[in-house]
Amino acid sequence: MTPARARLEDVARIAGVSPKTVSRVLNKEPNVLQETRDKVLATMEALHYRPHPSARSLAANRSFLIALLYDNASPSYTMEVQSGVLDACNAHQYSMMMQPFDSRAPEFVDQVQALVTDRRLDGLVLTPPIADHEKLLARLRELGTPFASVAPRSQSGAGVFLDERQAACDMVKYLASLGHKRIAHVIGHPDHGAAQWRLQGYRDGLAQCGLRYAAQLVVPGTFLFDSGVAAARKLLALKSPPTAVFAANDDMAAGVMWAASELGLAIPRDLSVCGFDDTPMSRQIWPSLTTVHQPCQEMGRIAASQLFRVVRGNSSELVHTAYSLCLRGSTAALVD
Amino acid sequence: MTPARARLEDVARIAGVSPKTVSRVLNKEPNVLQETRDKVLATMEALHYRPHPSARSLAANRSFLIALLYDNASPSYTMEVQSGVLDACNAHQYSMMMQPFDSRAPEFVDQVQALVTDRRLDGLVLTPPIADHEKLLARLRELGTPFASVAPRSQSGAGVFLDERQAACDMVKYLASLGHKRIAHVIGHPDHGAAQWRLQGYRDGLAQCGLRYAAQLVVPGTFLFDSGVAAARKLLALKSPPTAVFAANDDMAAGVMWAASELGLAIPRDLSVCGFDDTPMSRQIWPSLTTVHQPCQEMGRIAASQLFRVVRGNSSELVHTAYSLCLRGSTAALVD
DNA sequence: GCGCAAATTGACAGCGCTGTCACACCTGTC
DNA sequence: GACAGGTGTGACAGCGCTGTCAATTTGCGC
Repeated sequence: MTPARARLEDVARIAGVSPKTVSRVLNKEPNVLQETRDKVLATMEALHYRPHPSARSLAANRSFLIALLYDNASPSYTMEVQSGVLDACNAHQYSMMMQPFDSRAPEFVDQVQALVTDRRLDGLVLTPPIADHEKLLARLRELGTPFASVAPRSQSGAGVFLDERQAACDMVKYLASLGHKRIAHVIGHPDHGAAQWRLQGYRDGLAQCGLRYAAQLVVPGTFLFDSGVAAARKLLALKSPPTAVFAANDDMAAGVMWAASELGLAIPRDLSVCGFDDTPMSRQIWPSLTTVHQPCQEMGRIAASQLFRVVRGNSSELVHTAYSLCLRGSTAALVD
Repeated sequence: MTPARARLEDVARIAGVSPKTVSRVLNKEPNVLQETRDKVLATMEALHYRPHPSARSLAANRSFLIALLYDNASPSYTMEVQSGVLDACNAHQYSMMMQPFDSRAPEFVDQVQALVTDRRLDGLVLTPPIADHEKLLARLRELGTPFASVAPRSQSGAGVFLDERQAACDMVKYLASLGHKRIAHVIGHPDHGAAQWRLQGYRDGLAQCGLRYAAQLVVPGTFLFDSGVAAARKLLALKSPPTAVFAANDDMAAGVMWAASELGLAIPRDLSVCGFDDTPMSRQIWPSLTTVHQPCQEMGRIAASQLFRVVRGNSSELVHTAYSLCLRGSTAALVD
């Protein structure tokens, strides 16, 4: 039924070389005659040879396994990043584990360390807000565990970065170009670097358009829908309510729209709203949401690729990627 | 820096027993004196012993690895199921891989087989629509690969099941109880068993309320948002448009709402809309969506547990779980 | 043509665990 | 008291691969 799987030794015997040479070919090591290499490759192909992952790990003392760590409420974000990491893993003959964590739990750092040592992980891909967990980063450096970060606050290390500050600034400038002067901002969760960048970008945008920063137009949030609802209720109850709200992510923007609808306001006629992230939901609400698109899947792919460079001891870097504004129905020119 | 990890042999030496006995304790095998077992367990604890996964796999000829296969456009669904599977894996000392597939690709079955044999997987958790891919199921049975299914169409095998037909029926009865007589249905993707069940349940509900099935009120969809928009445009252009629309999932329901809003209809005043799945988005649109909740995470956990039973050769079953209706703002009593 | 370095290949010994089998010991039976 | 049948334990040989190191071949300068 199931044909016995070919082993490395079988390939060696049939190709007429030693097992070690087959191993060299398998691992793309140098110093193998091209002729020998081709012969071995052909034999592998003929036998449908596939190395045994466990045997490889045991002998080589590395697991060929990385983990993607997340503590993120947004399934679409996590899935997209995951999908990119998976792509990179498949391309590099690595496997990936997923592992959710509560990064505010006191045992968090120890839990990650246990995961790394128990599973003999070769490295980690960190996503926000884990990518900014200083205690974890310190521990990983101490243990010498390779890692790469997605959108870390610190502009160093291996990973991938997107200029969210500039994106937020662009968004505010767009709102200003529509004639809005009272532009509010709903801040994200303080543990996320993204919340800071987007707030900074908001301030940059105001400044560049000659608008004054007004403290009462800036309210805290948590990146969650409900916090957007709460923020909107506060903002819309002001004596001079904003004519546009820039929420630090889409979920909160949806919350703002929800609260506005509840109050009978029409969007975008009575209030322009925009978000950040371009989640699938942003196109599924009415009107569809103006937001900032990040190439999450590509970011996952890049972060994993950088991680593999670190693992192999090659030079790695923080790669920059590009955002784009998605101008949709939830924003419109100010009329009055 | 990194302390050398204790090996099984170290535990054996310190506990004063043979390595094989430690192995027996580790694998919870019978025929070990309780006293010996306790001593070994204590030593393991003291040394922080953790078995080396690769060594175990290699020697035992099993990988302690399962994969979760998906081809599902809904990130929140997949993430929830994944989270449950992960829970079960952690409880049973297994690891999990994720792997997305295009189940309509001609190479699909071979790709899965390659994954199983290359990675030496111990089993698979299948999600819709992969759980209903007959060719794949046949191949897996032929290869003797254990698997468990989430919401399979066929009411047999190992896995987890939820009575979606009854849920859909309940939803229609609820709409009827609000006074609606022209209740439309947007069907899901024909490859998904769920689409059939929900349609059947819709028909059951109509029948039980003494309402006639009207072919023009039942339009095809794909489970995607855009198909909901298209379906709604068709339905709302009818001479006698429906007063309520039951879409086979939330994304399409959002599409219906979107199209209705575009036409200037107010929901729920002019049109009641409901969906199925209780995605996060269903609470983030205005008005929030009446829908059916499935305990996806628990379903993932159950499916994985059943898979482990199959792997161990224990009896397995198709476990039933319960749904619940979430009555929210998108449905209301008919007024006229 | 010789010496030395680099290129190419192979022999061998594990990596850390488990399957198989053998052995010692115990219990109860007639 | 000899024997079958069970229980608890250990010796040993790998699982399929790679690291180390040694052996052999090749290339090149003078």
